[in-house]
Amino acid sequence: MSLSIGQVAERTGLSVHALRFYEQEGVFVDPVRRGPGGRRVYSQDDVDWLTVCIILRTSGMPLPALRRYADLVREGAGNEEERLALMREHQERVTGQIGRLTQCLDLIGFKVGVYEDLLDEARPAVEPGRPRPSDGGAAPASTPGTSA
Amino acid sequence: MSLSIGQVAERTGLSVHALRFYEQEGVFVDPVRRGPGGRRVYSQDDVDWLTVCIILRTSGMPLPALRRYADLVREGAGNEEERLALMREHQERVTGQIGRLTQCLDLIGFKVGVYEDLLDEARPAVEPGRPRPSDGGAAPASTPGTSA
DNA sequence: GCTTGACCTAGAGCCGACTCCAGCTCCTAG
DNA sequence: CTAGGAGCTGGAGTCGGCTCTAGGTCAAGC
Repeated sequence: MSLSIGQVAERTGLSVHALRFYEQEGVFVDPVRRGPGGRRVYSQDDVDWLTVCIILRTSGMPLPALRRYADLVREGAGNEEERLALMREHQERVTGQIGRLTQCLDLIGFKVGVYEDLLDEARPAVEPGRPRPSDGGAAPASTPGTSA
Repeated sequence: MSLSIGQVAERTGLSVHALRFYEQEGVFVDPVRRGPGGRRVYSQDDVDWLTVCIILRTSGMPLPALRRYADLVREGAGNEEERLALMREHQERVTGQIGRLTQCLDLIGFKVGVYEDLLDEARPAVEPGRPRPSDGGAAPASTPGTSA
């Protein structure tokens, strides 16, 4: 089954520009075939490969690394150690990134909490018996920058 | 306590360039004070604020949003809803991002697994009685792009 | 008095990853 | 036969977020 660049763009979500750009950057494992009039013809394999590429890109793999990976695959069997190394390296970067984001999420959640408390403390007339959210939540010493 | 730009750079990890750039971009809540000779003088509050900024930036908040947030804080009390909205929006972006990365990590982990299997299947001389890791692991129909 | 080093400003440059443009070729339908 | 649409190429432009340069001020130390 073969697809035009437009069709591939449609089903991968990449733009036709990006597809040509990727090709030029050596991201494809085998050269994209050409049909009559020099038009690009993509196979299902190409699309599958692109799917992988998209996932790697989405997770922050830079284009040069993607190209490197494509190079290795193009070379064929025998370089699996290097492919593995590349993947592992990326894996670590991604887990690291997730870790970092999760930490950030802590502060963000804290801030959200502070503003929520602030707002539903200010709005409903305070019921006398109801235990107020314990004070100091806005700026505990351990949490920086809570003054805002 | 007051710090020079160099000292702030040192303890935040930002470059002096970045600090001046952030200032120019309106990221600071109050204008950075100036000492003799027009030199910037930072307070602990400035550093605390920067710490928050760094966390927000690290988690992918774009500078314009950061500036917006600073604007709100500068305005003072009364716009907490908007601050909350801003934070919540960011919170969602970050959780979304974590989700996406975690998904990607699936494929990456899968790939790593494939290469590991491939390698320790090829290297140690196969012991006759040992059950080989069941075949087909390299390209199950459900997992795209496993041909590489 | 000269160098060194930290700082200042305004503005240019860079990097990654596209995105868009000009000017062309085809093919198909009206 | 001509207008539209999809595709082609090479190269320029964009955007975000810094990073660096040039040219200058100032204070301290030799």
